[in-house]
Amino acid sequence: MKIATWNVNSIRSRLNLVTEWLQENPVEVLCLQETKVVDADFPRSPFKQLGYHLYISGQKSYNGVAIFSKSPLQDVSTGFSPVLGTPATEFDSQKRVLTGMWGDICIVNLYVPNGASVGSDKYAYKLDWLAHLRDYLKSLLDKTANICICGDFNIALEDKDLHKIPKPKDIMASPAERDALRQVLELGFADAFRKFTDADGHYSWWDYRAGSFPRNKGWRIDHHYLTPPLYDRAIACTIDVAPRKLPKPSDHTPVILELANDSVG
DNA sequence: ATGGCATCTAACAGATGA
Repeated sequence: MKIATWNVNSIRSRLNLVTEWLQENPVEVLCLQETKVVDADFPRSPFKQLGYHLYISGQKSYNGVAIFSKSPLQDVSTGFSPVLGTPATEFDSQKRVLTGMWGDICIVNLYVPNGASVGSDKYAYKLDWLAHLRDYLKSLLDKTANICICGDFNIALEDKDLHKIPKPKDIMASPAERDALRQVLELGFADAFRKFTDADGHYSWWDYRAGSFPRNKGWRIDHHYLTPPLYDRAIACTIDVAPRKLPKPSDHTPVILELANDSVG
């Protein structure tokens, strides 16, 4: 059983790419980020025809998350406020969080803020958002032991997760961003991808500019983080670079987690 | 190297992304 994550940079611009990828890769669950469309205009029918249930939280122009699932999800919610209450509502105007129960697994689909540049207002927002994410997940952990958080984290946690040695002011690799993410992970999450390899050179995002992809000047910023029961069940985590090679690609490419079947089935 | 490119919009230039 496979759970994939893919920042598609506009679901409408990537409609054919995503449907064709799903035909080749009929994953049980696909978490999408940067759908960039209001729910009313989301192109539902191509994915329903492929047998998916659709859960969508979109907004105009920016952000937007969605989950496609072969089987229905339960207890689907959007944003932080269903768990954290009104103090978190200010964060929920940007559609970045979509959570649902897939059997006994809680799937949290995230589009972490980009942060613009170190020291900017958006950078402060990103750090604040990650602190709220920590509180959100801490509460979820009171309810369920099986949590898979996945999505576009806009953070490369270690230097081997990007093509160069980052400077402290490099967005997505700055010390404060990494610390904020580590504080989230310290709740009890582990990187599924790093269960299988310590090697560098594996990336999920390449800048459109300056020939970054053919030069493999990329970053690994799309992740699956798992609680211990799920981490134990992980049998593969792979990055599929094929869609990045096609015409009109997203700047991100899919990452696929494979879990062993639960003993319950 | 603040470029390079791609997406969106009561668009046709400017904001945003990472």
